[in-house]
Amino acid sequence: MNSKVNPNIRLEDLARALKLSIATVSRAISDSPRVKPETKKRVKAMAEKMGYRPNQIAKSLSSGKTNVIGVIIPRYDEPFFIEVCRGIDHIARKYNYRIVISSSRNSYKFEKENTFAFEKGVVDGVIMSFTHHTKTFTHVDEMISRGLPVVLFDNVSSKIKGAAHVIIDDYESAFQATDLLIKENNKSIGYISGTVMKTVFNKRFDGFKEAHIRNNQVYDEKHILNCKSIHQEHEYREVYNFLNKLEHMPNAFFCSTDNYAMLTIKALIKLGYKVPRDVKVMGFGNLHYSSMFTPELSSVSQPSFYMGEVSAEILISKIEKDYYFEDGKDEVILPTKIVQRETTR
Amino acid sequence: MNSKVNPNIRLEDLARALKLSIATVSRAISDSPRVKPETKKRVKAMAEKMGYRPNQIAKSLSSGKTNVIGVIIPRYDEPFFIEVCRGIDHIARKYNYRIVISSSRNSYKFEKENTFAFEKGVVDGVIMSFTHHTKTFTHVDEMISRGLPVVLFDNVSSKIKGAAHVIIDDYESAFQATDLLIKENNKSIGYISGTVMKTVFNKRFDGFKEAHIRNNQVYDEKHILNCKSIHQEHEYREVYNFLNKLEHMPNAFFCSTDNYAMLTIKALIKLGYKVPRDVKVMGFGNLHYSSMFTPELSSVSQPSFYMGEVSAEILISKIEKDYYFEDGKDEVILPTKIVQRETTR
DNA sequence: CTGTTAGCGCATTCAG
DNA sequence: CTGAATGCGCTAACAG
Repeated sequence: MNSKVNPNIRLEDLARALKLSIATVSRAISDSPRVKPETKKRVKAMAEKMGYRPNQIAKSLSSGKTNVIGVIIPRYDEPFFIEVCRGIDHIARKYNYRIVISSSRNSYKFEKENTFAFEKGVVDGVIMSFTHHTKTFTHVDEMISRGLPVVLFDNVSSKIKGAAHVIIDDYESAFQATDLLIKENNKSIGYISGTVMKTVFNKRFDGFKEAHIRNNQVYDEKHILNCKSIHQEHEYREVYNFLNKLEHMPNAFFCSTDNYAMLTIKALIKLGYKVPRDVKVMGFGNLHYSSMFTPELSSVSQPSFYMGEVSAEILISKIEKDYYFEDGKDEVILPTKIVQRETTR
Repeated sequence: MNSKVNPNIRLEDLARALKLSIATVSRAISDSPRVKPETKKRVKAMAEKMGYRPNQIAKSLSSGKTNVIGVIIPRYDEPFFIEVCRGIDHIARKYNYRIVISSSRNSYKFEKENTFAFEKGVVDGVIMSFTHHTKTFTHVDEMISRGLPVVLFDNVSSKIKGAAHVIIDDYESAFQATDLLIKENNKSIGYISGTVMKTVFNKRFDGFKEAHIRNNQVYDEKHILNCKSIHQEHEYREVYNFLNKLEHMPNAFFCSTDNYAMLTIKALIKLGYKVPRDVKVMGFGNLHYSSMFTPELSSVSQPSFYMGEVSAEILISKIEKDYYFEDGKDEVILPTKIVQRETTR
């Protein structure tokens, strides 16, 4: 039963106060052309006066539209995702949508739960990024088969039919970054990465290799580290130990994330090296605190905010016009940019 | 008009397939004791088989309960708030609630909009933190008067009747931090802060002063800076210029946020000082990247995650049991902790 | 233990 | 231009 909830004004209350029917009031509120301007004015004035606020739930149930976009991200505590959410939010507001953010807390199980929660006319569409553990996609297929528009961003390993994809070119970006390091006369370059975001990391590593090939430079397998740890502190130990055991320290490191870059720099400093004087470091991601780091971090800049904006635009297009892209494509690749700060100077 | 939306199974479909009434099916699904175990089994099996998923919207409209908690934060891109959200989410899930996060993008106008959006039986309760511009609280009063439970956390300048408050003791925390700096033999201590979060900053400054008084130490007005700028880079310039013009550099700085601490350190380094060798720095907030900073930042640790957890517990208590605290209080003060890392060693 | 009935608040036919 | 009637899918009295 509706026990305590709304001591709220409903259309019916307005209707009674105005001696009009509910239907007319409803139409007046939603600015239907089928109602006399004067009546509209009266209704709106009264609505204002009585403090009427439409009940979104009832509205949704009746119209089948919620004006809510569901967002599923692997985790809250990664600035990249937050930036994307901000971008989504920005566009969503423009089109009068609200967003609901759910974290899968880096677990496939929760990710699935989240998609289930979104399946129901609770949202008009979903924007999501997979956890690193997500290998099967039936949960996404199910949303799509129920007619929910779905936009996938970042970390999209394989395409999913019926969804749109917003990504960056990891391979190309890593290539550019490495190429730049080589062109700036770094004769030996190491690579520090991890094992978690496998698909993405592989592409970045491929770009790293390709840049060496095209420049006729070789890299030393001993200068490659793929951290197995997960937690910040363990990762740090691993990086530290790796660097500590190196016979020859390379001139530069390309790191597959800004996080690894910071860990690397921290370890290098601990080991008595100066960055960038002795060793240069390039990160990937350009997190918002990269520039607050000392020394300021050079990094491949992913357009995170923009990525959110684009994702939202595409999703809303699908919701309202039934297509993701005018030209029928199902993917957009966003450009990256290398931001050179202190660590590669 | 319910145009395309759900090609979905409803209770009615199950009822027909099972030759039962809708009511019984509904009860079976929600595990009511008033239905034969065997029937329950049949219903659940069929529900599973047909892929039934309850329509949350309809459920909410009918029951007046949404199991959604609305969260309003000033901004997404501040790790502190994200941590709080994670804490909220953690507890919310435990009690089978979902959370909806809205950012007021640091604007009072948007904050108000957000509270309006939440007013409607769209959420069962609201957890929020004010922007720095929020001086009037009618929007909150309105939510409360409509019967919405409200929990306010952080940055709570004055108490609001009918809401619960989850805060830290800014005064005491700043006192402790300064006291520690004094006890560790820093003969002159500067204070770097801003003007935006006035109420909070004032309390922290009061703590700073009190520690001096109690230790019979004086501070130099010339060593106090309250940044007027807002944007990161302008703030940095302001800090830099301030430090640059100082005749005597203090032994240590207490900064009212980690952000100011990092800016301060960055500027100090630029000016040729070593941290902590020449100057020590203490921050406030203990953001998650404080430990990744080089040198690692000492800071007053706000229990952000825990603050979220506590807020959620209190809110859900109010929602389900109609009281925030068993003892009728309306406020809880969470303890802080000074985390000493490299910058004060 | 199960079925019948009546809303939740709104949008939207269909009649005037 | 306005009103009366119907239903979105579900829950919860009220009856049996």
